[in-house]
Amino acid sequence: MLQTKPLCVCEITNVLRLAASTVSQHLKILKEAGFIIEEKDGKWVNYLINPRPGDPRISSFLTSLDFWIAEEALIISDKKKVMESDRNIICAK
Amino acid sequence: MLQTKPLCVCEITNVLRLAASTVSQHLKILKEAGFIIEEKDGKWVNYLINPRPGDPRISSFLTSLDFWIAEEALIISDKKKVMESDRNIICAK
DNA sequence: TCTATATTTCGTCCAACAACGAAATGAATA
DNA sequence: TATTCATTTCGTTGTTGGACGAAATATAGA
Repeated sequence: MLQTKPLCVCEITNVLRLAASTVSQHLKILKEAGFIIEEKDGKWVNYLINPRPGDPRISSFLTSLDFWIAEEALIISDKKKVMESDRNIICAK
Repeated sequence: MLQTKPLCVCEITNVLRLAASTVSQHLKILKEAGFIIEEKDGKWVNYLINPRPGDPRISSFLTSLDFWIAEEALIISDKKKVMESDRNIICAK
């Protein structure tokens, strides 16, 4: 999903239908592993693919990952939801 | 380990120190997923990397896997054990 | 300051998985 | 044929991990 565009926690919960606490946990793990980084944006925290991973294996993994799952129906569906999602409609009320 | 050379169940148990039933289970899963194949050899069953995977993602994965873990101390150690292991000494008594 | 919204932290619960031993199966050989 | 060794199957157990809700924290704006 983050390969489509940077996302905040609430946008991800909206696509995956998981609790915010669950999504936050997963993002924390991905961040500590070096796959993603976060950027504070006021009330929100944007998460995005780490543009400059310290470990070249991370870049390699992300490229391969895309190749492995890009054709999965569920992945296509989730990516589509990401592209259509608008934080201002989904998150704030 | 199978990227080093084909192995039978008892050689793998000897390196990993796991029960034969455990190793057999794992190999079954890898076989059903298309990563490895088996070749009967009398009393033994040799397992080896699938030389002609139906799904190109499998070849891709195996190549990447090697890149990701080749430098891990545990992997190096296990590969060394594999290279030194001799079925006739380890398995039969 | 008070409120609303986003996020994180924490503790708990449940499901999935890894590993095991015992018993069954298969194959070579005494 | 009986025995031995390799392997597989099956049922059980303990551990890990995922998901959750509640409570705490952070930020923007009324």
